Amino acid sequence: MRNGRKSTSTHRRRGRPRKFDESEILDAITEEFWRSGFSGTSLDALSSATGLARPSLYAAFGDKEAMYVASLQNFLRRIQAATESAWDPSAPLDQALTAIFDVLIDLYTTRTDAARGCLVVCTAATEAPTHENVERELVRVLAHVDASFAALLEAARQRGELGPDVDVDTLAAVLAGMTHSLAVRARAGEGAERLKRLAAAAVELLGIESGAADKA
Amino acid sequence: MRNGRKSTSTHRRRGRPRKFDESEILDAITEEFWRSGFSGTSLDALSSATGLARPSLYAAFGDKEAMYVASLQNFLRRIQAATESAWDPSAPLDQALTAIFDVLIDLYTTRTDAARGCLVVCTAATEAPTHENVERELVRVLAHVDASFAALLEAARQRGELGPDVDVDTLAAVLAGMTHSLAVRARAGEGAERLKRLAAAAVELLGIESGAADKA
DNA sequence: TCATTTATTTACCGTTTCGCATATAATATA
DNA sequence: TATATTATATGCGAAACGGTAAATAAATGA
Repeated sequence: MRNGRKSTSTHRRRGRPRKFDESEILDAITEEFWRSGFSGTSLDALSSATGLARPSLYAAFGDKEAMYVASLQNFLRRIQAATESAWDPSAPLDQALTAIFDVLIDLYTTRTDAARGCLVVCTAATEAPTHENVERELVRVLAHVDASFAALLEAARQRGELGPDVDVDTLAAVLAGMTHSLAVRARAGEGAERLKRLAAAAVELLGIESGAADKA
Repeated sequence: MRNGRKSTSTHRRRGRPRKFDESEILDAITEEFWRSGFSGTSLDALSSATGLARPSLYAAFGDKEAMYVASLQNFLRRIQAATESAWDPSAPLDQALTAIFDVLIDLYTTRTDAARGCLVVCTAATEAPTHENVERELVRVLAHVDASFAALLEAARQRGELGPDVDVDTLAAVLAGMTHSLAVRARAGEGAERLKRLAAAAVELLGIESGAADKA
């Protein structure tokens, strides 16, 4: 990420111009890592997937680990973009949750080639014990997901959709856990329909209902 | 696994005797894969972890993929052994579940060196899209865990600890999902205390209580 | 004692790995 | 046009990779 230059357009950059779009290339890299994981993906594979020679990849992103970390961040951005509308703190809680899970499940099960599940949960977890930078990113993403659910719950609680005694952070962690499980199941080949039924059932079992709070 | 000979003891085997215990070696191999995953573990690493030269490993287990699949099966056996007593279909449901989660969490967070989380959830998922045999094993283990929880729930339902209208398979899948999440979180470094609190809270949130059923 | 069987050790094979050095191409600026 | 700057293309190299062949060692059975 030694390349902070926005394409400020007005004047072109100095030397020979790139003939690729960095974010497109990053998407292609992400796709490869998503299917094969970090250790299972070679630079040659990335090279042929992107159509760029290894030195170009190197110049743009740094070494393999940096490419992988960039992919993790890219993946998180994609998830955020995909769930942006679903993630509506003013919507009824159960509907918001179902919408979020539906979007995630679609992302986890719609395959470009064979990529399934979640890049972070299903491939970064593997490398965490042996790659500090990956572990750091994994921790960050998990915390972010926990916090996002917690924010959604807190908004609902303040509207009275959850009892005031509900432990928002814990419930959020359980819901986030649901996404971990969905990711793993998707990668094991379980279908979108089944996963959506499962997610909806979990929301109901956790006592989250359209109306007001009902748990003691 | 070309080696079906039980050490039938009475008469020793024909040629030069092995100087290693196959199950000890398999444990050491499992440990390596647990930390570094399938692609991240080299045969040299396995060789030095076991003290055996590569040809000996080959003769005993087959190729790298066979070693890994054997490790997955070995890991499942270890989990079954560790949870055997906790997995008591006659115990009160909430106690049984908490006991099971506690054992799993200890297994996920107690580190020999740096292995954390679950070998199956955290490393087999990575390879599933690219290795048929791993995918098959992953699917099998996930289904087995689902079925185990379902059996426990069914026993409780028949004792009246769950309402007759409870969808046992779905609730089982949600509980199994909790183990997936615990595995991922453990690998991200979350501590045993926090995970145990989380698991206990999930059991309670799912409406599983000591007495009788309380869900409509 | 000697052949047979099985295990271990050593050494090697061809391939793939990551990373980079060098040469060439395309642009902006002076 | 000449120079500086940046990107691409080619190809190298040292190490690591998975896997195996051949030689050696240790046991059993005849």
